[in-house]
Amino acid sequence: MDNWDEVRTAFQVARMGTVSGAADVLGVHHATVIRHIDALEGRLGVKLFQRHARGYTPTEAGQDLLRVAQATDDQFNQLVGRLKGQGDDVSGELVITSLASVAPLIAPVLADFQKLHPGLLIRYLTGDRVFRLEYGEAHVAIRAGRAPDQPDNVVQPFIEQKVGLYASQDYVDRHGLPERTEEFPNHLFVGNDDENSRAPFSRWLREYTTAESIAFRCTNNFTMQEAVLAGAGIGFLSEWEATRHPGLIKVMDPLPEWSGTLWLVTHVDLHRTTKVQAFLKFLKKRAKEWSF
Amino acid sequence: MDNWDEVRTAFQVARMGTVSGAADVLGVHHATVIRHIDALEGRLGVKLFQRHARGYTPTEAGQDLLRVAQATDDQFNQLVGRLKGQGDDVSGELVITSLASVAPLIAPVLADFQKLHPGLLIRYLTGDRVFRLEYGEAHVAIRAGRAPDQPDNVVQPFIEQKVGLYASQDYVDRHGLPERTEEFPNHLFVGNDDENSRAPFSRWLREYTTAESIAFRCTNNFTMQEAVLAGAGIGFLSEWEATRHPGLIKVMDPLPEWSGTLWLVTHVDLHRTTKVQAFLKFLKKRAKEWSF
DNA sequence: CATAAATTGTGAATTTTCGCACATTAGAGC
DNA sequence: GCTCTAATGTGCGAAAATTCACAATTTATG
Repeated sequence: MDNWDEVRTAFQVARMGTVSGAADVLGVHHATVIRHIDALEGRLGVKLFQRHARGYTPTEAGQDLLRVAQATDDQFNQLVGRLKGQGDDVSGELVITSLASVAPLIAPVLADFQKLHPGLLIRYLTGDRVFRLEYGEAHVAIRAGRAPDQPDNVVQPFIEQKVGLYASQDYVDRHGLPERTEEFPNHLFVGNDDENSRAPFSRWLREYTTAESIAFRCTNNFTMQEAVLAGAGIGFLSEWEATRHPGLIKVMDPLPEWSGTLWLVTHVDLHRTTKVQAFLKFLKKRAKEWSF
Repeated sequence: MDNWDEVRTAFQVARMGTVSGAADVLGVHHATVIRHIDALEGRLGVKLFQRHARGYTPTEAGQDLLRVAQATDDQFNQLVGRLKGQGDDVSGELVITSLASVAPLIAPVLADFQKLHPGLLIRYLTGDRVFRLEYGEAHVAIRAGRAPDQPDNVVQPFIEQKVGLYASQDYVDRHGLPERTEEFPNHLFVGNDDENSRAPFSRWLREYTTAESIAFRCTNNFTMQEAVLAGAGIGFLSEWEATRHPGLIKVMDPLPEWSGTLWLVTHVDLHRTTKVQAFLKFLKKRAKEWSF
């Protein structure tokens, strides 16, 4: 069946009983209808209609086609209804991706958003690889670093992620606190294992201390956090993360250059949908209530 | 949904994941595929695919369409299978129409043919109005009179319907038998109520006796038969009908001009089908075994 | 890192399809 | 029985869709 439009034409002819009637419904000339039917019958090798001066009467084959095409027509109409109305409600899947490190911040928001929309299935992807919006892998990405500038992406600033330098009580008991940056090489630091890390605080740290002093290196931000808590050294934690661990001691007053911006990124095609817009609005409202 | 071919194109794109792949499957140029997708999305106002350098990834809307179109594709393929294989087996409906008067002759044949093809549904239409082949009302018609010459009809001679003049024993007891046609006006006849009846024996009767002597007139051939059996008068019965009623007395030797030919008529479009051919072959074989 | 392969995207030429006009034919109504 | 209407059917010019050719871009690979 190589031409679905011809089936649609035959369907209307079977419904109407006349070529002219079908042509009116389809909005084409009756000659077109005749040609479609002739072509379809020729290709199938089966007579679909008996032609007579009062119109076209479907044969058994034509009646069979009528039934099938009727079902198809219904299906397509329902599909159009779903597709057109789709933008108007928040349901189906909502796929969010972010760095794993912001999960404690985002997860509660997602949970609350899901409670607001019972029909919604939340998929929160955090992984080593970057999930790509242009492949449709996620509706919304929360990205760090400088503003991404991919042409198909809609980027907007989310929050300033303020970062502070912390140490555990245990570490302070053993090594004390550095009072000036000049003392940094005599301390132990927890840092990123990636020499080329683009995180601003990582670069800052590489600048102000020796490589040897960064004695505990992780590929994973969660691990870094745990290392600091365990007293492995001085390390950077986001302010909001630090507030969850009262035992931590602030090593220095935060510097503005440590902080990086988190960005909300969506794909152009999905950005306008009600679902994505509803989530972005909800997320930003919640972010305003954050005090760090 | 005004263009089913575009749905089909979108379906293949969703299946293949690339425009090029879909174009190969569809046997068209990839530019055509792109334009179909663009047109469909434009008309629906919904993005069906996310475009990127590695191909097209269906959005949720695209996935929805994929499911629906997959079902449609399956349905259409099954339909094609049914339509193409339809000519090769005897199943579905077989609609026969004839004069009611030949029902005793035809019905047993139909019954046996049905026993031969368990999947077959026989519809035997006998009614006052003529069922018309060109409207697809019947596959095969058994017609009397001179050969019909409608252009779309395939006509072949079936049997000579020999007709004799009979009376019941009761009638003969009361009125005797006419020995020559000159005595006809003194007898009572059962005839057709239609003055213009084209049946040859009706015309013959009108010629050889007076209108008054045709005292019992019917519109229905069955009724005529019953009237003769009841002794209402002398009347025409087909030879095969008379053999079923041994009590009847033959008034005259049958004349050749009384008999008329029965014709088998089919519509051109249906004549070539296996089902019709099988029935015609079966019917003619059975007719050869008839001895009247 | 450079090259090759695969894919999307777009303007011009070509093929196909469609619409129009008219002929034809079979019913409907008086 | 005759006309009138409403269908189907067909040749031809116009319009639309398709193909072609080539550009642009991204990913895979040695």
